[in-house]
Amino acid sequence: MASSKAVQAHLVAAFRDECRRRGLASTHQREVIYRVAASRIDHPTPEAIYDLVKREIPSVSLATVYKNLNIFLEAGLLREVTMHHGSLRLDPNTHPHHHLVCERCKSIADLPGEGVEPVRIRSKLPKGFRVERYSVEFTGLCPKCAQRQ
Amino acid sequence: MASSKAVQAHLVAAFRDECRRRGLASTHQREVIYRVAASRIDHPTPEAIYDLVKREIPSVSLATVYKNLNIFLEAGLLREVTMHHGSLRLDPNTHPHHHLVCERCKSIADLPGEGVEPVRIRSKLPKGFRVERYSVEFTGLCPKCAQRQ
DNA sequence: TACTGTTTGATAACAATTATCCGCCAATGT
DNA sequence: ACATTGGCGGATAATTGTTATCAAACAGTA
Ligand SMILES: [Mn+2]
Ligand SMILES: [Mn+2]
Ligand SMILES: [Zn+2]
Ligand SMILES: [Zn+2]
Repeated sequence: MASSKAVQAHLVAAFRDECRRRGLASTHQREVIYRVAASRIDHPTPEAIYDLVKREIPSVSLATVYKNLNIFLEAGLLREVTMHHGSLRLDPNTHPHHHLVCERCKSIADLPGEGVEPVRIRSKLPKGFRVERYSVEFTGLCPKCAQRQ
Repeated sequence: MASSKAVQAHLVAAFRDECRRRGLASTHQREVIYRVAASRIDHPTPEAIYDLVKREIPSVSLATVYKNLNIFLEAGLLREVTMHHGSLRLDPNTHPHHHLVCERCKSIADLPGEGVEPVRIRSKLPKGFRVERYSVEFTGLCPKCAQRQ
């Protein structure tokens, strides 16, 4: 099995290539920010990444972390867990149901709970996680955005 | 079929009962904020609700809207579309996969895409919506939080 | 009507994120 | 190796979304 360091070395090499391909300078800060973010499976916040990067580069600026994370998001090297993190979105539908989310205009439409066959889990869940409910988020283009595109 | 006004009258009546049950004063502001939020199927932001309420109560304060929306959320009269709207959460896993979200500590764990049988849609989608991908969000308690109950 | 705890509106404070600006450095060409 | 230059990093101001504070007004109760 590959060691963590070997995996990270591979990731960093791929990262360097990606930088050249996109005309991005490969700076020390950029590399550390990427390595830290890519090594985490816990879906950290920018602040959490900032704290980790500071251990290696105490002088790093929070703005630099944000700027690079956004670059990585645009490049597709990282993803955001959900598209709705900007502002609270309220839902008067208190029954279990699902959502259709437009990635262009961020509109959200309901799909009733019965609109989807019960979701079946194949693999084992992380030991001890107690599921209380679930919902499916379908991402794509809403009618309006699909039309004018 | 019930008219929109009849539906709203029913909602407002239920709302008044709910207020009495919970020892909440039923003020004009509170009633309008609830009626506006409950009548929307488009998952509006607090700002959007504020703009709509202002049409009926031009002097209403944004803080009042926020305070009441939070009261409605606690009461279970409204829900938030997602738990992750506070801050950006980054994900280095760029493959399709699902998430286990702890409603207590907000931790997020991955479930690989193959860990769930393909989701099947029963009902018709809103006409013209083009689905590009989907992911399932399982909500509950993570091992740590489930343990300390 | 008088009493009392709640609610409202105005605004300050706070948190998360982005914009601005300038000195510096990585990439490129010589 | 050196000079040039456009991008980059750090500091910090500005913006956005949300919550806290507080005095005046109000709803519930008797
Ligand atoms: Mn909904
Ligand atoms: Mn993930
Ligand atoms: Zn759209
Ligand atoms: Zn937890």
